Amino acid sequence: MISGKFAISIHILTLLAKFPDEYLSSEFIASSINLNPVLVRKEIANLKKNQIVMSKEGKNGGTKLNISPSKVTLKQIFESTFEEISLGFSKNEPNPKCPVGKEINQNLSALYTTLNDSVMKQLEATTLEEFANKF
Amino acid sequence: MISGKFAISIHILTLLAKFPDEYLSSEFIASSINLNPVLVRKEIANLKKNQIVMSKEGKNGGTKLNISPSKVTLKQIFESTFEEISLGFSKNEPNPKCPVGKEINQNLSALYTTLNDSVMKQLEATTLEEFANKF
DNA sequence: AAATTTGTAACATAATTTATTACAGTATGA
DNA sequence: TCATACTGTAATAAATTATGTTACAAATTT
Repeated sequence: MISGKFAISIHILTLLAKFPDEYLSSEFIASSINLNPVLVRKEIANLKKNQIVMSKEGKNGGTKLNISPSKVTLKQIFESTFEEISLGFSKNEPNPKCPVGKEINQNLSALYTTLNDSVMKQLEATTLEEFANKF
Repeated sequence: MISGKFAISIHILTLLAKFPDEYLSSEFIASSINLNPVLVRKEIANLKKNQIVMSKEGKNGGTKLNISPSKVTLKQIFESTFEEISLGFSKNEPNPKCPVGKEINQNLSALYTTLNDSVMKQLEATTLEEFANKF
């Protein structure tokens, strides 16, 4: 199972890119995603940490982009979710007395780093603007 | 969260590659992974569907490789787990009345297919033999 | 001052992953 | 042939993670 955080974040940002000069409320966004507004606000909190969006509290408040959609890459969006490309690890500590168990996680990590790097390169090659233009 | 199936499968296969001519029991394998033997047998069942391993029931039974480690790629191993590279989707159906909601999943799928292809190419470039030689 | 919105915590529910138990079936070999 | 030691698989339980809900303080607008 993989969480929907990236999908949610990119959905939010696509909406913001489509309404560049408006503060969109978490409720409006939530109704497009079909998601609880609190979860929208939580993802927005992550995007704010990366200065991708800004929000305004109070009446008529909401969220808007803090940077041009042509300057945000999918990589930055992915990174804001704190997720990682990985094919997973076994849950328990493998047996350190076994030559394979002892090193399996380290060898898997090395592999995953390679995969991650290449996926990040691809995500970096697409901007939010380009993504939003598909709609 | 991503399941540990790939990690488990590759751990199993690395052990089998290290003991090329022996039938290893699920209990022996499980003690290296630190995992319940039933789960090991379940993953082995998947590997068998892809003819990567074979097993023998009964006393002194167990599992061994059914193909040279130089002929198995990490891609085949990954595929045996029925998992997929994806950055996820939001759980609920997005709003079909919203221009963004209507197409988001289709646009995400297209992106994920691209990523998947490139990851698969990388996994295809490494054999089990090469992976096992790191230990 | 009333209304509306964000921010966040605390808690509840749902879904998925991992673990356990149980046991029938199969092969080995003493 | 019979005890032993495996696999295969189903059924169920426990643990973990993801998603959803409620509640409310704080901020801002009108």
